[in-house]
Amino acid sequence: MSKQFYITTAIYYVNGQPHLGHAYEMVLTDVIARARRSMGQEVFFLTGLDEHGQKVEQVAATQGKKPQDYCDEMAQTWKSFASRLQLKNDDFVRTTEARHKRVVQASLSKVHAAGQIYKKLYEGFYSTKEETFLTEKDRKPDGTFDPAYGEVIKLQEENYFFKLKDQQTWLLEYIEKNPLFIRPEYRRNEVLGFLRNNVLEDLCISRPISRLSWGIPLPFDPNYVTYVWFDALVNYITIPAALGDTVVSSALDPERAAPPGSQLSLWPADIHVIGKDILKFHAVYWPIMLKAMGLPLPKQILAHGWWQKNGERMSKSTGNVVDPIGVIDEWGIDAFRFYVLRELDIGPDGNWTDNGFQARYSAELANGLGNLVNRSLSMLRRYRSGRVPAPSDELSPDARQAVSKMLALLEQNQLQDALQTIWSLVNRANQYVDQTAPFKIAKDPAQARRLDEVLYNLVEVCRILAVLLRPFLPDTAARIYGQLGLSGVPDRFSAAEWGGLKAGHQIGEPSPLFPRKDMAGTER
RNA sequence: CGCGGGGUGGAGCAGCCCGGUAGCUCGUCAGGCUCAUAACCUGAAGGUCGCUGGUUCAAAUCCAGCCCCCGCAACCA
Repeated sequence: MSKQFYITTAIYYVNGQPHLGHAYEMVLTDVIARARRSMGQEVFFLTGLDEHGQKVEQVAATQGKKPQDYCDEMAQTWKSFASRLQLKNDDFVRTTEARHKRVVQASLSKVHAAGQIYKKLYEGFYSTKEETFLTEKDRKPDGTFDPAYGEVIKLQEENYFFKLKDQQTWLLEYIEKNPLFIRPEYRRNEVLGFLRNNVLEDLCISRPISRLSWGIPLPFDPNYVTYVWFDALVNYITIPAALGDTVVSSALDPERAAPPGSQLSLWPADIHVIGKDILKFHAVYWPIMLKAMGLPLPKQILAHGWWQKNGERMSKSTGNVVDPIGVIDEWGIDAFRFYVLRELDIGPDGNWTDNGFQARYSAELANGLGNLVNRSLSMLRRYRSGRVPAPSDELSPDARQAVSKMLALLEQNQLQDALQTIWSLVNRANQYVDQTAPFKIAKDPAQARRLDEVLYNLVEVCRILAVLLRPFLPDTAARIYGQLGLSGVPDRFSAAEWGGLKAGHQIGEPSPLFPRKDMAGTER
């Protein structure tokens, strides 16, 4: 089997509820994955959860639950969240699963055997109340610590460290030579600047079991659990390893034969989609870890921005939040997907406004796309009883141009521009209605042939739009296909070829794709 | 000198890397149309592209300095 297009989201920490940021990242990744499928590629899309650590342990305790029970409940919440977003992920990884623990321990063993992990005594200020070490930054100017930390003592603790020193040079060179490794460009520059101006400190990767028990034991010292790095990041190779990916399996488990019959080829990942906040971990630590494991690096780290609400940071304490599920309940999943993709390009921070959401819904979805499909199908029904006339190719050049431009943009994950390109075809078709005025021609029997041509062009554009929209708005694409009386779903871009509708084909019943909402009284 | 992002017609954004008619959505105004979800189409008004200086035949776009917002600063997408 040839290498699949392997794309991941970050894994989400289960100590809280999913919110807009998670939804955004999941949708982005889903669209890229679906787009690749539409291009005909084999795709593997992974998302999942990060379930270990002190915070999870604490939250579970405050709810009087065992950590695993708490995680199991949260996993249900997150999985149903993903399905509300219409994610078409191929697996869902959880760091408390046996398959993950096995890979984490195999990774640690391999790196340890390679001499990249050592034990060191660490001394620092420790908050007994928060059960965490404090740094100089937590110190107030007068040298004391905030009372919130409770009693602060000097504590010595032995821990395991992963060597980062001496790894800087090759990584810097690698990033310089591979401009697509970190995207967008300014994020790449940020990492380059960081690597040039700082000396990497070795990474503490363990916690004594006495202080943190909710974690994966180090394979070479049962008194410790691994801490964050070798737990969370490793998820990206867990699933390949578990499913028998040959690259990962042979690096971590040379003596274990690949599962019989499995020829799975996922690693290296094609894209890790992440938020800008965890760029350093993915662009610096993860590559160094992979190299130590003897694995190739992912092809691309794609970092997106954050959402604000009405120009301000979202925060639970001020109530300044967007509840994705609430929006989906009210407006539908495709409206939600459309807004976040259309409003914000991958990279910069965005600003969610309810007004903006409603404006895009009514202008672009209802009045633009929805109305075009509705008027086109209505006219075909009214004037030709819903029978597709003989093919005509007046709009074929416009369609072809939009398709090729969109494909080129999708190759570069330019989702926002791709949507704009699709809408240029929507606008062109609406203009075409005005220019050709089929509703006038229809009154003149002598122009029957001309009417046939116009109607064909319109419904065929609708069909092509469904094909193009499928990765972005899966439901809408399917509904357009349904209204056109076509079976199946338009999940291959090859179907965007002009002339798919055949003469004599009977279309279905048109109905508004995006019903207009009464804007009055919708202050939210 | 901690790091990064931004300051473009009334609002929100694109363009800046690879200098050369300032583009898009919404809003406003004026026309057109009536197939359609009172939707659609056309046109117009409206901009010292944060400030100052420099490079250039030419700068929103390159360079220098300054002002103002906003994030991040070891694990929050």
